Amino acid sequence: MESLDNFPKPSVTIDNVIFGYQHNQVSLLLLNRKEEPFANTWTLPGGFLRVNEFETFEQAAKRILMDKTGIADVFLEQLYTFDAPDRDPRGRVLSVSYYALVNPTKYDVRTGDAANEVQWFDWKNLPPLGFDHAVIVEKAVNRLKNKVLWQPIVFELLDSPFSIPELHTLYETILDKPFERRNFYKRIMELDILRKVDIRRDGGRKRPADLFEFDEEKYNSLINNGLSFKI
Amino acid sequence: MESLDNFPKPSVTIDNVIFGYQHNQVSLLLLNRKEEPFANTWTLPGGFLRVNEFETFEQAAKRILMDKTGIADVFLEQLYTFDAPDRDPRGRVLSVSYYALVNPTKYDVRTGDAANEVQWFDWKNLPPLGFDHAVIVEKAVNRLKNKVLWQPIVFELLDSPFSIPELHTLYETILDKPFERRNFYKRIMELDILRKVDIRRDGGRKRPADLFEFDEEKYNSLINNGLSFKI
DNA sequence: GCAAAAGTGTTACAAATACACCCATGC
DNA sequence: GCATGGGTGTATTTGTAACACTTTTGC
Repeated sequence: MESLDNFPKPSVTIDNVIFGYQHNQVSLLLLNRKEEPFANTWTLPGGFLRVNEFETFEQAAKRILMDKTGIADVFLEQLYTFDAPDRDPRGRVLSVSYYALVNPTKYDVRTGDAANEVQWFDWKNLPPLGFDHAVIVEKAVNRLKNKVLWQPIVFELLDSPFSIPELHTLYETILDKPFERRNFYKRIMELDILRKVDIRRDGGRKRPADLFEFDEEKYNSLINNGLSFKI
Repeated sequence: MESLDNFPKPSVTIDNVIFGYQHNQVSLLLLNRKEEPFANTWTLPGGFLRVNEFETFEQAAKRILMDKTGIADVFLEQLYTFDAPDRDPRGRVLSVSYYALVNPTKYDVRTGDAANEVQWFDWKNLPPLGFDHAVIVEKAVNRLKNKVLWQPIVFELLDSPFSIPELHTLYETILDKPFERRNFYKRIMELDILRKVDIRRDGGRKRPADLFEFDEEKYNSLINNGLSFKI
């Protein structure tokens, strides 16, 4: 059996595109690097895969998220693996990228040791990014826009319970296009994956909206019966 | 600037899922390994990324395809990166997988030095596969089924020109479900991405079908004008 | 009672589906 | 001329889009 050491190996990092939602805008969590390369530049929170510990990508993504930002227990999915030979000035470094959906109000972002600062940015107003991270972000945004149409993942971004108008605005914000109010209502309600809660949030000056929670069990059983989600 | 050598590195292979279409069935190109691990077992055609040559994934995928099968110039797209720590008995080996669509009649498959044999298999009747390649194939099949609905890639599998009934059968085969004949016709024709050729293929016992070619330029210009493909 | 946002009913139109019919060919 | 698969017309059903109306709240 041929040894693996006959072949040169690349370095492998995991980079996380972390989506949040606040002030009616989608936001991205970025990290200002303390060390070279790209010191004092904003980048995606990332780090090297711990090969000697037999760490999986997902474990690494979660570890990095926790270490560098203090965020745990989120929706996480592999995005793409980036291979441009010159993407890292230190040498050949592959980036296995993941994207995550986080409710920013549930976490106090903390800045880990390796960073100057960790901060949410409005996705329409990102600073220049180090490495090829702008490319990674672009791919993640496209994936997100596509994914929300087919899977009920937006609830990860919202406080629960939430109202239909809030959900409506969220979809319009992510997809950057208007949805007819009445028809959005009907689509969501026909899916029958929300559980109404009998509390209200008042204090607003207008009629308080009904509040709902995502009913994951119901969703799963509908999926098993052949429902297709589709917004 | 910290050295990359402070971090252990994994080995990285590229594995290709190669789809063909013949005898009204989708087929997969597999390679019977000569060497350990998994000697004399069928696997996806794959190989190590040439890190010292600054090879990209796509270059590697094409090189491996050519070396091990003689196939060149095909539709190729990154599928996923597999990371199970025990997926290779030699140690930590990541697999960046690609999938390709090939017209088998355009290529004589040749068996490269490192293989006992290279052969097409009906995708409904695959042999046991080495490594985690069965998992990779499953993911590729799902991707293919989804992709053909949104992008005009099935033409890569067919001899050109082709008839609408042939295209019809191909879609039914890939998606494993019937499409109403008339409605399939209308959908394809309304897309307006085929160029009719005025040759015929007779010799069959029945009325010969009209023949078409995929008009890529027309497709691109329609896409630029906001068409969405969708079968 | 008025303004504003939440929630609901219904119509008009477009698209998917189902089915029927005609056409071209070989024997 | 008849069997067979290719090609086309169209009615029906379904789903989407659009718009109008009612309800609930704070002031």
